[in-house]
Formats: sequence, structure tokens, C-alpha cells
Amino acid sequence: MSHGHLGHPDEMPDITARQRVVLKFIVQEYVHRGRPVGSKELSERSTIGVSSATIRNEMADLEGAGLVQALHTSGGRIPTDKGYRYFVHHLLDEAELPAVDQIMIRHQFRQVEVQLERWVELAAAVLAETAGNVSVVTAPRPAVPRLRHFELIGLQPRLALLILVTHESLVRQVMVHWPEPVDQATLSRLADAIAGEVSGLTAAEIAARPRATDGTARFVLAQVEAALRGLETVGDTEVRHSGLQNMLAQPEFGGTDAQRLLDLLRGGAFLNAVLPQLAHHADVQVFIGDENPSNDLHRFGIVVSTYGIDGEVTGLLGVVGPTRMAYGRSISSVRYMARLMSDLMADLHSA
Amino acid sequence: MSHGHLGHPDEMPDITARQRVVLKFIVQEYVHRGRPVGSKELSERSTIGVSSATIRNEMADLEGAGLVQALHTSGGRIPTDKGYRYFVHHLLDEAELPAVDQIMIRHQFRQVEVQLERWVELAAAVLAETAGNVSVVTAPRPAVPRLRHFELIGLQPRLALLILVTHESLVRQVMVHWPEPVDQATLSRLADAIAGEVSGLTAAEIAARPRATDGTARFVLAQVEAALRGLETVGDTEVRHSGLQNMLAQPEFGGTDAQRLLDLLRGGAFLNAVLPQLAHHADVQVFIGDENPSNDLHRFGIVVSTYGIDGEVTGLLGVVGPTRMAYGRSISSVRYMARLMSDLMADLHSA
DNA sequence: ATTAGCACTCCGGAAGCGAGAGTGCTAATG
DNA sequence: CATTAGCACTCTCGCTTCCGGAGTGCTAAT
Repeated sequence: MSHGHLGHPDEMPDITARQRVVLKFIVQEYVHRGRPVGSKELSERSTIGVSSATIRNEMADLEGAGLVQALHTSGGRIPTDKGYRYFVHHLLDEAELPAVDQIMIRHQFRQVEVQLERWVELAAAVLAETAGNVSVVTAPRPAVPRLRHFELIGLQPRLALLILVTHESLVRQVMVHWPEPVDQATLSRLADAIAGEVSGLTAAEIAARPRATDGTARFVLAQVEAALRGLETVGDTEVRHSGLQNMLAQPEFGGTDAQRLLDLLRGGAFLNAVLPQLAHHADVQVFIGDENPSNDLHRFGIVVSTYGIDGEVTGLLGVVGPTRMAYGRSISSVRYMARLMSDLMADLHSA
Repeated sequence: MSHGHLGHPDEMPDITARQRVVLKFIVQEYVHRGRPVGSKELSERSTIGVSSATIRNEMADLEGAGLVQALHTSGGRIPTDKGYRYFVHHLLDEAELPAVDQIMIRHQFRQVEVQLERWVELAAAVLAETAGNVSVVTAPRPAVPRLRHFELIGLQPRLALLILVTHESLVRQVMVHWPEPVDQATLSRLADAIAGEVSGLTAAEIAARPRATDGTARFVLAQVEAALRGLETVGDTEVRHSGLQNMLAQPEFGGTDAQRLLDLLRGGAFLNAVLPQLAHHADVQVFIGDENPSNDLHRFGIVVSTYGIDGEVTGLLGVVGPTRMAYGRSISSVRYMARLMSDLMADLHSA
């Protein structure tokens, strides 16, 4: 039952089997109903079969171990961050995402199968839906993009569209302003002439090539290189999110918390906070409350995974919610979506 | 001072010059501070120079005309929807967007000038910022897209990327599954062979052409036509929004209203509600409270405009906020952004 | 080890209260 | 006749007070 991959490796306090049952019930019940769990409720609604007084003793122990806390003298117990952590590590019944959901999701992806640009958007929407939280997805990004193909399309005498396709099937378009007027025929000829030479190269390799003699060709190459390099820089990785409604619906997230999260997502601060934490892990990772790197995320729970093809293309995908969130369901969803997206990328890439 | 273009053409009640001053003050003050305006406050803080008792009489008249209302016996007055409408029609000092903002915006656009895909995103962000509300922008959509260029790039033996560029410089990429394996050389040859023939045509025109004899060519054409037709359908116009933080920050929009708006924006319901209203107007339009088509929008104010090139490419762009919003600033922002986006499109298109 | 019983604490909603703000009306004023 | 000072009235809002309910820890009995 121990899953070393889901997060912090800290050793957890030893507690008895019955205490584990109590903790598990508290977490599940609190996540579900949103209010603290009392000893009487637990005794009656669970199958534990001991009286509330016994539960109270167990709860006191759990509180001593720092796994639950009482907000007020008579308010029942809620899990601490550590309690959630213990739950995720040792108590979670890891189920696959229900087959119904899997089928539904695959069906939706089949609808937009031919539209690459929509995958990320759909992934975010689906993830938000199945996990019931705010989802966060970045577009797949090649580690070192290699040029597969490029094309020049004249828009105006001195303006053209440069479209490039990488080996990873990512398409990028930039506008190019020419120093002097160039017609479409010349553009096509240029593209054809150069394309073969630089196909399969990275930005760095293009830059390192012996210079082309022709001035225009050199200019084109410089543009291609710049565009390709643009794909390398993390700077423009945009975070797609979805499902904010889910979050606003949570009682504890009325106003300011939702705002704070939005601000984090917008400026890229979210990525910068989360990315460094998960470089080397392949599976789903969970950050709970104050385990989170950034102070601004202390009231949140995060479940993330990377997806893509080892060492070549990677994207990030996860859900964010209040600390009190359904980690089980989120983990299943994230894991499934990561696998699905990876498969999709692989199909594209394997050629 | 009368602006027929800003919305409903209904005749407005006749009120005295001083009542207009009072109404104007009430609207501005209420929009700014968010709480009802009393007679004493108005008498003291404005330059009107009459006593509170006089104001009270004027207010009573305004209430009789349905332009303001008192929430409670002693709560001061707030504008009614009709009051806002009168304000927007007759009382608004229409200023251009401040030069500082204009410069700042142009500067930001210059940063992403070469990246077409980012224009819409940036427009949404900027609009949310300058108007201080939720912004809503759709990507430009050609009325009848004409093919300018297309390209086939093999990803795998039986899988290729079809990239097409319309006359309006919109780029679309779809994946194409071949019935049988095709190599890149064949693809390029096919594309070259067909491109010239169908360049400049609409989907309908392509469909109407005499059939090509070659089976593969026919298949390619069918794909091109389908992709082009995909651009025609309104279905996939996605609404880009931004600035939800601004809205959450408003006291009256804590939870459910923001949720409702998000739901509207997500499903395309927003577009369906707003679009039919503004087909024939060129300038900015304003919908206030219950003037809005959809019931779900009754608590909102909407300022929208279309942008693009007459009859060829159009997009929509606007801001949504609580009924109590700064219409003046929103109108300036929307008008300016619509013009800017139109100019950008024109630059692309004029060739 | 478990549990019934009990005194204790604290939250949360209801009720009560007073200050403050704003109103409409009336009578006085220029 | 328009304006204004004065006044009695009303209503909100924030504050306190006051239980009922729920949950706890402790103790003594089983």
C-alpha cells in the first residue's frame, strides 16, 4: 500500500490500524462534506463498531501525532496537511479512472483528433471536469526542437508568413518583414532551396552552418533559426486552465483565493514555482498545502504529472484545488490524462 | 451630446438640466465608490451649489422618471438600468483612451507583432486591463474563407499534416489519415500540382470544380475543402476571456455571478446571446442589465464592438462587468482596441 | 481496553439595541 | 415661487447578548 512516488519521502508517524481507519474516515468525510468530523458521527456512520468515547481517544492520539486538528474546542476534527499526506501515501485506494469516464474521454478526443491545436484545450477541459477542480495544462514542448519543414507564404510585397513544422509535429507561424519587396515565386524558390539543407537541424546547428552566400537566403535562415529558438525558450509556455467554476463553488474559496490563483496562473508564476520540483519524476506527484514551494500556494493542493515522450517532448498537466480536495480522484484523472496525452504524442512522433 | 449609436433607440424621459447634473453625479459616484449616493453627500461633494433639500426634490423627480431608485428608505439612491442608459446616451463625456494607455498598448503589440496567434490573446489581456473588467475576444473569422495556399507534410507513412492558409492570413492545420501509405515526395508533388488550381477559391467553389481524375488528388481536395469549410462554421469560434480577477474583486460579484458568467463564456452561450444583437452596427454597442438578451446576463453590463475588415473578416471584442461599471472607460477601451485590431487585420490583408 | 455519563467549551444563529445616514414633509425665507 | 432649514420618521449596519447544539476530555464503572 505504500507509494513512494506520490510525494515527500519523509517518514510518517506510526499509528495503529484502527487509527488509520479513523484517519481515513476523517479525510474522506471532510473532503466530501466540507465540515469537521466529530466522534459521534464517525462512530455511527462508519463501520468501525466502537463507541464515540473510544474514537475520541484515538482522535486525541492522532492529534498528538499531528495528523488531525480541532479548529475549536467543540468543532470536530479536520485533517492537517500532514494528515492528507499520510492519507495519500498509505490510505488511498488507488483506482483507475472509471471505465465510463475513460470511454467518454477517448470519445471526445476522437472528435478533435485531427486538430492538434485543440488537444491541449480539450485536455484542460476534460481534466477539470473529471477531477472537479481547476486544471492546468501546458502545450507539449520539445526539449530541442528540430526543423522538419518550413514554408514561406507572401502576404504582401514586403511581408510574408513563415510557417515551420518541427520534427515533433509542432507548428509555428511568424511574420517576416523583408528589407525589400520579394514575390511569391522567389519565396517558394528560396524555401525549396534551403529547406533540404536545414531539415532535421536544431536552431544551434542551423546557426553553426557555414553561411550561405546569398543575402536573402541568409536572412531567411536567420528568421527560421530565430523562430525555432523561440520554441526552445520556456518563456512563452502558456498555461491553459479550465474549471474555475468548480473552485468558486467551494465554500472556502469565495473571493480572494480564486483571485490569487488566477494571478499565479496568468503571470507564469505558477509554472516557475512548480516546475523545478518535478523534473525527475515520471509519475504523478502531489503537493499538499505547505509542502508547496510558493507561499501563495499554501492553501492549495496540487496534483501534477508530466506527459510526452521521454527526453524529447514534454508538457505538464495537473489539477489545483483547495487543500481539502479529492486526491484519489484527482490522481486517477491526472494519471490517465497524462498517459493518454503521451500516447497521442507518441502516435504523432514515432515516424 | 447625443449618441444614437451606443444602444437602444428608445426615447428618454425629459428632465431638467439640473436633474441631469444630479443623475450624472449619482452614476459616477456610485460606479466609483460602490455605495448609494445620498442628498447630503451630493450637495457637499459636487459643485452643484444647492442644498441637500433641493437635491432631495430633484431626486424624487428622477425616481419618478425611473432613472434612479432607493434600495431602502434611507439608503441613498442608485441608478436604475434606465438611468445608466440615459447616462451613456446623454451624459457621457466621450474621451479617447488616454495617450499613455494608447502608447503602452501599441508597444505591447509591437512585441508580439510577428506572432499572429498571439494577437487575440494579447487583445483580451490588454482590454481586461484597461477597462478593469472581464474582457471577451473572438478570433477574426473570414465571412467566406478563400484558400491562399496549402501544404502537406508527412508525419508517418499514412499520416500527414495539412496546413492551409487563407487569403485572410488565417492558418489552420489538420491531420489527414491516408487510406494507404504515401511518401513525402508524393505529398509535395500532389500539393504543388493542386495548389495552383484551387488557390483563391472558397470551399463551395472547390466542391463545385470538375472532379480530378486522380484518386489521391481527389482525396486531398476533399480534405482541403473540409478544412476550409471548418473555418466557415461558427461552431468552433472560441471566446477568449481575461481579467476575471477584476470581477472577483468587485464586492457584488463574490461567488455565483462569476460562476454563471464563466459557464456562459465556456459553452458558447455568450456568443449565441450577444451575436444576433449586433450584426448591423459598426460602432461600439452597450447593453445594460435587463436590456441584455439572455436572462443570465441581467446583472451584467456589456460593451462590445466588432472588428475586422468590412464584409470579409470579423471578430468580436468587448468587456463584461457588473451593471455598475465604468461605461465611459470601457467604451473608450473597446473602441480603441477594435480600431487597433482592425488596422492590424487591414495591414495583413491589403495585399 | 472499552464505554456511559457528565461538566465544560465554543460556534452559530436569533434577538435586541443604538448610532448614523437619508428621507419626505412643512414652514420659513429671499 | 424656488429654495432651504428643521424635524420626525425609517431603515441599515454593527454591536452585544443570549441560548441550543455539538463535540470534547475526564472519570468511574464494566
